[in-house]
Amino acid sequence: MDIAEVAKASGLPASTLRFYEEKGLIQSIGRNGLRRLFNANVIERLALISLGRNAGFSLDEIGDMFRSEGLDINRTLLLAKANELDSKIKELTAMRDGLRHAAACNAPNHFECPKFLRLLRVAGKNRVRLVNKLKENKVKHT
Amino acid sequence: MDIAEVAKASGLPASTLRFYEEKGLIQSIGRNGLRRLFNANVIERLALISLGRNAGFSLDEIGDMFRSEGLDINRTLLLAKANELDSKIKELTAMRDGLRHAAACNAPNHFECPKFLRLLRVAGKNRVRLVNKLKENKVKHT
DNA sequence: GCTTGACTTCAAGTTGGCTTGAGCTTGTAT
DNA sequence: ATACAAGCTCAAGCCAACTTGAAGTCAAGC
Repeated sequence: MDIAEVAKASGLPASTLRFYEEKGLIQSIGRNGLRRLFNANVIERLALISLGRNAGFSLDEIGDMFRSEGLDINRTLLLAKANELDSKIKELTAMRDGLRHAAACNAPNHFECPKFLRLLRVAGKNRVRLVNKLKENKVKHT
Repeated sequence: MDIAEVAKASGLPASTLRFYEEKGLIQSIGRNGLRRLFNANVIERLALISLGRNAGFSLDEIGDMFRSEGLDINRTLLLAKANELDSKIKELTAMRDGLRHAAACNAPNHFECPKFLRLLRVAGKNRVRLVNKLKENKVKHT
């Protein structure tokens, strides 16, 4: 496939595809003159990248996951990411409940509604744990 | 409180507090000479901002929520945000399950594991809906 | 065999959310 | 009265993830 076909099939602009290739997230299988040629399986990979981005992973993190496929480090990395997502899910759930309550509540302002504050405090607790984890990871990696 | 106290209590650097003030997310209650003075309730507000940021809201979105407090538009806005979070939660849950399965799975590569692909496809479907929503919102607002 | 339009590279620009630096002001302690 | 740590402003810088623009290349159709 040439870049235009991949762009159409994936919904991503050609510029993004070149950028991802440069970053090592996808590979072209060769060239026709100057023009890149891609294998059809790049579409699936791009879908995975979009999914990962949407779940809040950086391009570098996604690259790490791909690069360590099949390795043992991969399992560890994947589980760590899954746990991170668990914290995030709890936090978003508390936030969602907080917003729904705030919309329904008739306290004059949300800061004065104990239920709202309690819901958000739950989110806050998870947040702190998550932040600490991230910091630990940063320290480990540097 | 002066800015250093707020910084310490909130965990945010003074530069961020000035930046938030400039953006209208917080207000100082006056000055002592050049120095900003804050009301203690700014701490709660900053916690709310951090929470919102962590839940994926932009500073502008958070500002909108504050600015429309008590108004009817606020209820609508809050519920819309809560619904957005619902989509995001579903997506993250599918992603988490996908990652956990991938870590446990012994298919030679994840693209060949039907369970993994099915899990991610669920995430993908939610994503599409979310993206469309966001696009709609953008069109509406401009 | 020539045009043309889709591709190429490389550098620079964009956005959001801050941070940093230089140079100036001032409340507080000595 | 003076020193100075802590504030202040304003402009510029930084990072991620792209996008845009200019200028060049070339495969394919006529």
